[in-house]
Amino acid sequence: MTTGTKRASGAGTKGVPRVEREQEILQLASVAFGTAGFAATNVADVAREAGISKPLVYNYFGSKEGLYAACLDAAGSLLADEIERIARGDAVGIERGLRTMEGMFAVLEDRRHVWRLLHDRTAPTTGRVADVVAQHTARIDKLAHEGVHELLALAGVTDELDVSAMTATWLGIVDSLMDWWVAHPDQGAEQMARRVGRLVGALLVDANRSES
Amino acid sequence: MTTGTKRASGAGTKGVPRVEREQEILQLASVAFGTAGFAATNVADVAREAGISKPLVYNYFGSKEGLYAACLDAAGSLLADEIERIARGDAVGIERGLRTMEGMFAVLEDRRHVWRLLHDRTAPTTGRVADVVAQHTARIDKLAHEGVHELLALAGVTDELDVSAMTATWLGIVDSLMDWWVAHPDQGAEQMARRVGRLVGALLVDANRSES
DNA sequence: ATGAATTGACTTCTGGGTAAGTTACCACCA
DNA sequence: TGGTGGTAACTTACCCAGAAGTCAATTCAT
Repeated sequence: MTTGTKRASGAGTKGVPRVEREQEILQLASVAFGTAGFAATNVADVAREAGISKPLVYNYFGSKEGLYAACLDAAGSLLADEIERIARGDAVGIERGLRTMEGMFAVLEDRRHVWRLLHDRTAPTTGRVADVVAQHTARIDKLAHEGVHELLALAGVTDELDVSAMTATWLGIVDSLMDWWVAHPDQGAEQMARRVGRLVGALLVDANRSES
Repeated sequence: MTTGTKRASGAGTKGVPRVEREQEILQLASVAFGTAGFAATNVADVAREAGISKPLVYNYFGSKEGLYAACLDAAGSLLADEIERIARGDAVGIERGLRTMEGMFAVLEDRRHVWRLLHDRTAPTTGRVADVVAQHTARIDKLAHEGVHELLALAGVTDELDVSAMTATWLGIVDSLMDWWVAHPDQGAEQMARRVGRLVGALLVDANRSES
């Protein structure tokens, strides 16, 4: 590489390399998309927040969908990788669920909004965005389905519709806990993990009580 | 009231009384809002589906928000009334949860989409719509909170944040089951109630297994 | 005929996307 | 060292589609 003054060609407002700037835009866009949703997010606003002009965003990402797809790609890999990592462990049933939640809390500690990206109802359902969403949710749903299947099988439930409904419910639980977490920024990841453990424990106490 | 030929003044395309026509619009609008969301729903489309013109919709409901508020009012009352009715029963803990789900399934059997109306992130967060949403979710959340508080208290958990998180989770569970139900139109209300019962049972079996 | 009900045709505004110009950096040459 | 053209980065100013909302004109029951 050229010595001293890096090879920054062109006329950046600063000598900030493009990749770094793209990274910053993605960060800001993820927050915007994750909180307001795809439809309600304004590209011009994101650009202004990033301190650049709208056309530059288009120059980098091609379109609003392209920007969203880029955010999704980062978020999806992050999440799916972590869930896969945990799935490789030996926990089963409820234990596996708790471990997974723990992992999610740890990974998303300071990126809580990204969970929403994968479940945005206002995102386009066709085209590149849909493909990227499908790709990542497929990975995640597969693992969720696998875990739930295992859990239910241990209890003798094997009906595929039951597994399907339970998987949806599990994902909904994760969803709502993430929402709650977003609404309670002062709560840390370990705090959340302990809280969830406590709540599951309470459920079981109650269940056994009402069984007697 | 006027005798014989009802008091239908003006020039309806048919002799359909206004109230009835309003009802039909609300029905269609609820489906549209509930499936596509507030932002993605187009007033002109709703009007076309109802076989009338857009200005007439505005004449009836004043604005898109007015139309949405009217849908919400019907949906909110329906749901909150039913949940309150069940809360007046003597079921507690998990049992109360199951009873509530049963009631929801029964009430929403052929209006499954309305549950989404109350949880639409694309709806305006200020003005009349926000007020109506707040009013109904306040009723529902209060009952959910009450039920969860009771359930957790039986297990010795009294931390307010725990109750808050668990309430959010409970509402998320209902949410995801409703979504699953929407995606499986062939499943009846009783079928769903039995399914949920089965799944809760399976969870308990697994929990006791892993405890030993 | 009269007036309420209803509509076709309009205005307005928001927001995605683009064309054309401007700036800053670099390579090359005298 | 300083001018000169080339090029990539960046911005200003614009276009345009779609959807909310409005109004004068029209239809219809009485």
